[in-house]
Amino acid sequence: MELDVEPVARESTAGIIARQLRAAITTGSLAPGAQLGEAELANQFQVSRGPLREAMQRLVQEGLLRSEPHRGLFVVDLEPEDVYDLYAARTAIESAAAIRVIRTDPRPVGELWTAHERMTSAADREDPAAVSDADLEFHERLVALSGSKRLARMMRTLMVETRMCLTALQRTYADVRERVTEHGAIIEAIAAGDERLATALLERHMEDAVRRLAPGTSLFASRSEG
Amino acid sequence: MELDVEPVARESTAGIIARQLRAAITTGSLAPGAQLGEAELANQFQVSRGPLREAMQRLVQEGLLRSEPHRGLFVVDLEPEDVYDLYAARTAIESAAAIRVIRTDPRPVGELWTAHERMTSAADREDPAAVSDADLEFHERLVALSGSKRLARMMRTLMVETRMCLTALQRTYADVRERVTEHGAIIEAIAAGDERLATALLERHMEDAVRRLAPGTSLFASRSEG
DNA sequence: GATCGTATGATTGTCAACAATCCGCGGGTT
DNA sequence: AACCCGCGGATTGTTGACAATCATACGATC
Repeated sequence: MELDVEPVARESTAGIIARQLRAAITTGSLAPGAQLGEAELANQFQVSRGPLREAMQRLVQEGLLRSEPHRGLFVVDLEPEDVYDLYAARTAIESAAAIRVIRTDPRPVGELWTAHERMTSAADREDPAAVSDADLEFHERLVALSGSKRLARMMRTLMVETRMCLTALQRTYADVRERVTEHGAIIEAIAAGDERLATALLERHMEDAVRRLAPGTSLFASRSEG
Repeated sequence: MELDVEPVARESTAGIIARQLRAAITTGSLAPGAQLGEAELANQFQVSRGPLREAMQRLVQEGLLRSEPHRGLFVVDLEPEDVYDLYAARTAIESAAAIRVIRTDPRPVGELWTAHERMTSAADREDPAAVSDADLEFHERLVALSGSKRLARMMRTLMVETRMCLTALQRTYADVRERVTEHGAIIEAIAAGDERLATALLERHMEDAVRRLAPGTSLFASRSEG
């Protein structure tokens, strides 16, 4: 009787709603700065305000929602400094993930080639949305490969914010080929077990992203600007 | 009329309760694995179950509480693999913070000497609790210095988990002098603007901590064990 | 005697009503 | 015209009650 099944009913209502709210923010149907009316949302989800409020508290903790007591909950709007901060945080998480993959078992890094191929084909048929999807999938899979619960949880939040950036700034940013190439180089560096190279490539990849999103600025320079 | 005051009433009830719950977990009065009875806790906080449940959802999102639907909420108990994971995550966050401090403005790193001194004096009068306090304060201040909202938020959660480790394993771990020395070296490396050295020292500092907590094992080796 | 089924108590999940706060509008005053 | 005051509608915060689920103990059956 040793069949290793996973327990049923493992997700609470608040968890489900939280996931959907995250998705709504990702797609932009909940725009940055928008207020989340409890009555309206509760109606849409077909639940009462109780479970909805519990779910929203999760996103507050994630930093995806901002709470103004007695006034309401709002989708955070990302200031320019947040763009730097976001990508700096991603650099930290993803570099750590890459190192961990290298030190434990670099072999399954090959899985990343599937996301890489998907991104290539999306680029060929010039489908910006699909390109972004594959792009982010690459990064999220990388962190998932590390097997770290904590890195994965942090990454999930950062992914949502990344998409907020992309849709807010309306930049599915060009230079697709360059990004694909960079991804490939990262995979190879990890497969080769070269920590220094992998982290350097990741850092540069992020630098490029920030430059594309907020031209003329750079990572790790948030103090000099407002 | 340009006095820059910060808005009043900026914290919701859920936020306050969440903070107290976090504190209760750090002190160990909410032990790992313990169930959080809603009725009992609500009584202690003198609120109804609604706001309490909202607060608890925040900790679930942080990974400090584990939710078993229709059964209850429990304080997570840290498995051996979590110790590795925790310190790997801390390495990621703190290294990134150090780098960011170096690249923006290394000067205020001097503030860390106060925590360093506090740790030294606590060591002299052989007060293990005060040593741990000063130790963690050092690390948290380092991340705060980075000025990164995201790194700071992640760090707060990791600090709670770190304390859970310490109290659970009953190791305020010895070698106090060694740790103090390491802290000093980290400060100097940052002040000197040496990224490589600072991150290397931080990583080694974490390695040592893991070794002290779970002897015979090492960071980044979670896959080889169960 | 072991196992299954059932009843009971306790706990969690959900809801709708009530209280408190905030926002906008109109009236009045200077 | 600008400002202050206060009212009404709307939204958020909180509560206690109800429904659903789970854990435990007891008794029946094989």
